Amino acid sequence: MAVPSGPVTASTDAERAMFDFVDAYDRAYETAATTHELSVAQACVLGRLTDPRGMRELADELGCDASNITQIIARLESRDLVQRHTNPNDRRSRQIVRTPTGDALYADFEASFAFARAAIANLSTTEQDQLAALLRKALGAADGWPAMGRRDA
Amino acid sequence: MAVPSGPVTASTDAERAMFDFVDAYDRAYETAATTHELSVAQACVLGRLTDPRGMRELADELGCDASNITQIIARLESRDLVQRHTNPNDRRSRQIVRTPTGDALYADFEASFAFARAAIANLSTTEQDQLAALLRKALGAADGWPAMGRRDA
DNA sequence: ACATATACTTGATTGTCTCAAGCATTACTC
DNA sequence: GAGTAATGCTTGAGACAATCAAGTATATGT
Repeated sequence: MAVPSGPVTASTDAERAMFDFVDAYDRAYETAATTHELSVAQACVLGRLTDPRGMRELADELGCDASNITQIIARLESRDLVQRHTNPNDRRSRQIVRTPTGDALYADFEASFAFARAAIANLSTTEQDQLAALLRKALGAADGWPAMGRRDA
Repeated sequence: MAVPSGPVTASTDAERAMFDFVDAYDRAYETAATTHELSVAQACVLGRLTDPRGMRELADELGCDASNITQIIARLESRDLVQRHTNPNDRRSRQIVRTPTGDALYADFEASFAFARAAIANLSTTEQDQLAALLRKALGAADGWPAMGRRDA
């Protein structure tokens, strides 16, 4: 299962299309991660480290407990994909930095995660704009529903 | 984290919109599940049991090992959301059936998973059709990429 | 009947995630 | 400035998800 799936009984065609799309996206993401011997969670964290970040920051962005991040970073660190430096400004906190190895692995990962690019490639530029606009409009409608807003914006 | 997130560095606006949408969808799904004291995996399985199904069938649809399903069904069964009957036609296999309790809980779950409905509600019917068409067109483009097709179609 | 395949279970192991407690450091307050 | 919070992170324990290897029971095929 690995990847969350939406309701099987979709009332409208648009709902069905949304579910299919999300499902395909999630599966593709997981496949790309697994291919690089990363779990989804690890790929997720690694992807956010384009610049150094604290543990707290990561936990907030991903909406999970800090101790969860501790574990994930520990595993990434043991593979030398990431390093933990004490923040000189606040010695309680660590700055997590992606190593060159980590940079390279993540670049590979992103390159292999062709889903979004492939999806876009089959749309004209006009259609791409339309899709983006429709998705945003649909999303905007949802504001106010529980856990709907991006916690990592 | 709980919910997979896409790449943070999206090259195009449309990619960004896709990611935001998928992310919001996944988070909403997880929230709805948690609200009903279901894990994402459990909600996922429960949702497929509109009619009886075998374990193997579920495992194939969800793309995971059969032993994984065994565990998940066991947990659902212990809460009386599901029952396992031996299939009279093939006594190796079990038919998993949702109990009335399971039906009720899943109905509640779906009602609380307002994301797709809310998203749609903010689009005109024309826009809904456009969105569905664009999503399908984008998806079609992706066929042939690894793990891109729905394994549970 | 015998061998093979299928459906599921069990046990072991890894990873995710949460909670409760704890340590170190920083910020607040008197 | 000393004492008390609050913050950032870690540790330990426990639940669940997921996979693999091995085992049992039933079906299928020769």
